[in-house]
Parts: sequence; C-alpha cells; structure tokens
Amino acid sequence: MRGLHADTGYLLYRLGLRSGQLFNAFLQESGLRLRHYALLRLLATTEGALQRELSTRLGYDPSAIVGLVDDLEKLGFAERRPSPDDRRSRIVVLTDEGRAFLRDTDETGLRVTQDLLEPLDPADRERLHALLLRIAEAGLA
Amino acid sequence: MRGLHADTGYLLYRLGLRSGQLFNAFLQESGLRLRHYALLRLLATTEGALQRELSTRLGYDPSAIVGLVDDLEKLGFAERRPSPDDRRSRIVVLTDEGRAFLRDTDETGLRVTQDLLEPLDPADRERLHALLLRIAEAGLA
DNA sequence: CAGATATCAGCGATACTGATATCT
DNA sequence: CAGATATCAGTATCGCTGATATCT
Repeated sequence: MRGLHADTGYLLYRLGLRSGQLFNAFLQESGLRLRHYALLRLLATTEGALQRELSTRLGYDPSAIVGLVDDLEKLGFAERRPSPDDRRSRIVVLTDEGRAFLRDTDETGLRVTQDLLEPLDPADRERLHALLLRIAEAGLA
Repeated sequence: MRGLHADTGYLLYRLGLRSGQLFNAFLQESGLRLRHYALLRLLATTEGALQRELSTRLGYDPSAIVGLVDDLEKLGFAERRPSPDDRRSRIVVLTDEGRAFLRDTDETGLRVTQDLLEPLDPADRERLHALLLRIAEAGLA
C-alpha cells in the first residue's frame, strides 16, 4: 500500500491549503482576503478587464466575481465602468487608492512565499517555481 | 508591479485547488470525498490510530475527524474500538471492506497526479515531488 | 486541579449550481 | 433564435472556534 504522501497531487492539495492560510493571515491586517488581493494584483496588470475575463484568468467562478468586485468598490480600490462596445459588459478598473494599497502591501506575497519555502535554498525555490508555473500555465487558459 | 504568478505561494494555492477538484471528481463515483480517502489511506499504513493522531497526521481539525470517521463507519470501511490503555480514546481501524475499497481505487491518486502533471516529463515530476515533500515535512509534525 | 480526548453546535468563507435579466 | 455577460438565490462543503463530557 502506498503511503499518504506518495501522490504529488495530494501534496499539492495540502500545501495549497497551507499557502492559502498563510496568505489570509498576512492579509488580515489589511482587511482583505486572498481572493480580493489576487483580483487587485490582476487588475494592476491590465488597463481594465471584463468581469468575465477576471473569472477565467483567476479561475474563480463568475458568480464569485460579483461579490469580490462589490467589496473592492466599497473600499474604493476598484470601480465598474460601462463598456463602450457591449452594453452587457462592465469594465473593472483599479483606482489610485487601489494602486496605492498594492504598493503598501506588495511584500505580503513575498513574506508568504518566504515562510512557505523556508526549507528550500534559493536555487531550489527557483526550480520549484519554474515547475509549478509550467503546470499552472498548461491548465489555465 | 509584479505579475500575478510571481509568487510561488500563490501558485501553490491555485494548484492545490485544482488538485482537490480533480481528486473529488475522480472519487465521485465511489461516493467518498478527498478527505475520507486520505483518512483511509492513512489508516492503511497503521494498525489502528487514535482520532487525535489522525488529526495531526492529516492536518485536519480534530472536530472534523469525528464526522469523517462517522461516514467511514456507516460505509463499513472503518470502525472505532475502545482503547485498552485510555478510556477517553477510541482506536480507529480499517476493516476488510475498507482495505478492499482501497485496492479497487488505488489508481485514483495516480490518475489525478497523471492528469495534473501532464505537462512535465517523468524526471521533472520526480524533482517536483521531492521539493514538495521537503516543504510538507518541514511544516507538518 | 490542569491537561488530554472526543464530541457537538455554530459561524464565516468557499465553490458551485441554477435561474434571471439584459444584450449581441 | 442561440449565445454571452452579469447578477442573484440557494446548497453543500470547509476550516475553524467554543463549549461540553469524560478521563488521566
């Protein structure tokens, strides 16, 4: 009988949980959760995005995006604008406040990764990151 | 501004979600969920374990173990026995039915890992597994 | 008495499904 | 008409907290 940690898939599942917990712990001070933070970070790389795009890029369900954008709008970190091309669509853009918030909390991700990968030396961290990236990009759109 | 996938921690979080979804999809036919399956696999490696041990080994909350063992008992895959040493404790053991179930679904974990790691060649899968194992064992008891 | 074990109730966050209104 | 977009309601799960009973 194989041991519990024989499956890489299961290992990923368990470490993913740990990572999410760490993220949320570090973000707690800021009042945001990991999902909001990921959305903000994605917005920072685009000049406005449809909610549909956010959904596919982040891998979150479309119905989950609604509440996330609601929360960010309440905080003044993002806002919805009507799309000029398609009246069904709303374009979500990062506000200046959102951009400032990201600057202030930019180290959060670094601290999480630092904590998580503490047992690995820098070269191994690079290798791990490269391997994970290949899997992630193969599966996501 | 760093990209969304710059953080290894975030990558782990996302891939952990994917892995869990895959596991549950494959397990759906059997009526179990990933948490039950992990518990069964752990039981198969021990000659009976206290629920407290299951909790720490799996990283699940003690209160979660109760329901999981309940479900496995209903299916006849495991049973609780009184501990001879400590009347507070219950020893959870795998039944023959549970062992047979594990034999039949042993490939589930392999299929998930196969699916997930499809973009990597065998050598890279080994490297990834070794790296993840080091992180996992550093953080867990 | 403190501490450990198992259980139970409940809360908030998550992930998802299904339905609806609007628009292309 | 089919298909896409955003939204909303509802369900089930998850991870955790706090309380309780029992026992060492």
